[in-house]
Amino acid sequence: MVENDKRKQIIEGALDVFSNHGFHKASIKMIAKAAGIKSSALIYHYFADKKALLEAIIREMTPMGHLPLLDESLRGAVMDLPPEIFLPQMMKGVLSVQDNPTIMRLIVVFITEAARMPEVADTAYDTQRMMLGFAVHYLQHQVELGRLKPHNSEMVARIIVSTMLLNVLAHNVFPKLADGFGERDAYVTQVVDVILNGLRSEA
Amino acid sequence: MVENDKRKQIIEGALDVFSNHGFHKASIKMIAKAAGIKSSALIYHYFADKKALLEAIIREMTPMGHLPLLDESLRGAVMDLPPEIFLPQMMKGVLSVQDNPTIMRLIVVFITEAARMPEVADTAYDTQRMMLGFAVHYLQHQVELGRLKPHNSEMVARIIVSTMLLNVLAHNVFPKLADGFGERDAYVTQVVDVILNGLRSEA
DNA sequence: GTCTATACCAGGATAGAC
DNA sequence: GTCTATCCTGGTATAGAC
Repeated sequence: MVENDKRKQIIEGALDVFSNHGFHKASIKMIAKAAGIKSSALIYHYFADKKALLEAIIREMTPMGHLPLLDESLRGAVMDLPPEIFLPQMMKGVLSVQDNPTIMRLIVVFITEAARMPEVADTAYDTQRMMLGFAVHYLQHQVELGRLKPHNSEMVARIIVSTMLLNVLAHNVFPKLADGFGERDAYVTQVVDVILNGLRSEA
Repeated sequence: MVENDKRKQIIEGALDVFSNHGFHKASIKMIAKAAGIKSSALIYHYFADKKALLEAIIREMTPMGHLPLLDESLRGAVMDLPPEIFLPQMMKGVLSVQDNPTIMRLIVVFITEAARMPEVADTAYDTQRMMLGFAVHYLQHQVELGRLKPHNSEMVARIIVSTMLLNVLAHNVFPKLADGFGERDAYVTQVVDVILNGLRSEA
């Protein structure tokens, strides 16, 4: 340890307070308390001001080693898996961020501050592009393999991402909506089934 | 006019400021200016405090005559329409809220404040339930008619809602994401096509 | 590098005239 | 019902000792 312990405490406390109260309501004193430091002045030793603190959080906590399935080295290994195997796996992987409280706090901050702070929105944008890009790549490859029919993969990738986003949103922003989602595994399975097979009756 | 003109101005100004800056950053003085009144004290003549002003906005502007397709009287008329006609129509109807700046401001406020204010989340919840309930009802009826195969309609309704939500979110919270969506009509058509017919190649 | 103390100001809210 | 003027809290940020 000891690699700048107090600084790290401040960042963690700040993330906590920002996610619970929002950037503007979060006060420096609240953050000091949450960080477990005696002096709110210390925050100004490490960060220029409150905004800089938020930026540091975003810069230093976003690097998404978080999403293992999107890792470059794993791509090749999974591109050939059939969609009924791979898509649920990928979606579960993404939704498992919900088990990590730190990432969830970060996501709440992104969603609630992005509308007002372009820099925040931009960071989220990069992650989104990465997810979409990967999904598109996979879907097109499956078309080439003849497993899926030709389609607008950009669009389908968005559909998939949106189902995951709503799930996350339900669990963290509109908690009452979470009830209807049931088990994560069942949800994922059903979404994939609809997307692959459609709803039409076999007529 | 004259039915309490100043009060209405205050509500409209406040919605404007709340949506642009968020509840906590929005100051009473900003709101007074946006409302075009000389005295910020006047706000306290009509509303107990800043929170009460937000509550009034939500209470008085939410009543959703906004979503014409969800209107009770229209339900019967559309339940028998085939899904390839009705679903795009309904989705376009919902997405057309994006043409109404006032509603969009309201939605931005909902999304950005709901995580912190349960009352706000609850109001959004009611609207969501109404939309979901209607979609579920329709889908099940179509199963009875033999046009769709049996499926989990709660889940499918959520998929549909989530695609619309992402569209709205892209246009208002993460503007850079909006590019990829293209024309609203084309988007809706493609989403419905995937949901009805699936992606599997006819093998 | 961490603390105590404090300057300074902005914002919410009220008093009271008209 | 609308305004001017003002109070006061609490929040950001700094000075400076240790």
